[in-house]
Amino acid sequence: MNKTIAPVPTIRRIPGYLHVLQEFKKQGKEFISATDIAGKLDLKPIQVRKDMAFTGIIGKPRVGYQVENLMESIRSFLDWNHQTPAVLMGAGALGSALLGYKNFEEHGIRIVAAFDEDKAKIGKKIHGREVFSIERVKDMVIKHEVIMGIITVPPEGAQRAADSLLNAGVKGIWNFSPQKVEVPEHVIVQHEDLSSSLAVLSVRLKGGEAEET
Amino acid sequence: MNKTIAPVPTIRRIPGYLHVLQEFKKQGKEFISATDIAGKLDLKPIQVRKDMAFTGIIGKPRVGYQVENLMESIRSFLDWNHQTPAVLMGAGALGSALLGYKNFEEHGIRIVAAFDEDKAKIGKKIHGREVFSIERVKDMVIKHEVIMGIITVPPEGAQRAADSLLNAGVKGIWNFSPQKVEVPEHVIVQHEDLSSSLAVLSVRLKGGEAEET
DNA sequence: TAGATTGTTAATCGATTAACAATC
DNA sequence: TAGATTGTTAATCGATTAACAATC
Repeated sequence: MNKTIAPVPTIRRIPGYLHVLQEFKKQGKEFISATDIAGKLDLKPIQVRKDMAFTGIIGKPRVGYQVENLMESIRSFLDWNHQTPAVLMGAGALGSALLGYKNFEEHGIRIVAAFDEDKAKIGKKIHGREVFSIERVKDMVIKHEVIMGIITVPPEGAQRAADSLLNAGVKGIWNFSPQKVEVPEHVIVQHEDLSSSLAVLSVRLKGGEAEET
Repeated sequence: MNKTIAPVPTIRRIPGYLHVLQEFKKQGKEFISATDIAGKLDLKPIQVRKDMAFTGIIGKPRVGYQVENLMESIRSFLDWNHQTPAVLMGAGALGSALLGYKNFEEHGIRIVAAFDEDKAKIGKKIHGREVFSIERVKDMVIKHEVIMGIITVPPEGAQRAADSLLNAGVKGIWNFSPQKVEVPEHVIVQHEDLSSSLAVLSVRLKGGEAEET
């Protein structure tokens, strides 16, 4: 039963489970227990079982979960069983890095095009994807039925990039710029916040030690 | 009083406060209330006040916090009031992007050198930092009293990069590769996990809507 | 002084963990 | 069958939120 919406911490752990499952699958394992998974990821088995329940998977007592089956449940839970078309705003260093990131296809997205304000970049191809002028955003978004936009422009341009995406009708934005962006209520923004994460590392380093995450 | 260690969610919110304070400072504001900050970041004032308490700041009832003073408290809490020397492993697209990220100095780190296995890259300069051969890691870490290593190599090389850093005596690792790395107990690893964050976005998009973070 | 905002103590909420019956 | 592992219900833990006295 996955009537209830999964807690965010659960959602954040789930890609890790998928990764572990891929390894087990390579090893030819057919079944896997929550204990096996927990061991690999330094978690408690009970937490893994609880998380799994949210994906809708049903395990076999004494045996565990069927690997293929569980991967399928997870992919469907994350909506990663098909590739959501995405566009990328800002073909700078970070943007190029993301364009070159092979594994996005396994993570349910496909970047179909990149856009940049810099005329010098327009028309070039980066890892097989063409860089277009900003004016083309709307037309490309419509043509490829793009749902998601990724922002990798410098902070000053973040809101402008977001506005282009919104105007084109994108439903979700993955924002890698340190600048927060304003969007209408129905649009979902995920802010990739490096400074939060660096803060945790800094405090743990300062404190001699501290906790995970 | 900040006897107790701050919860991780608190630590993660704190850089956002610093960012808002910088804006207020630019506007010449001398005092700021928890309500002002909360408004900017879509948080509850009570949460801001609770978080602030962990930084050790003392506010004035009816007036709020002194902006300069609060920034100082936050920087000291995060250990961002001086620049921790860091090295970067992997001068690829992502590594170059980080080398070009101007704001690290405000985030308490200074990347002093980059390293790469690719001979073609060695000796080049990226955003003013030289790329060295991997053999030089230990010697440079010692010379610059480096505490932190940043991993931006492809997943296959992540453990190798970590091992070089560990061998050189680094205390903390900021790992941008999707591959987890094994380290001795006393070393702190912060895993920058794009897939977790993409998972949250995917689920929220799928579900029509969902919650923050 | 009156009123706004802090800091603290208590209440609530939600996630994690534990206990255990069901089951292959 | 006996034993291991699931799924569920209950207990615990920790973070968020509320209430309110202190105070400038």
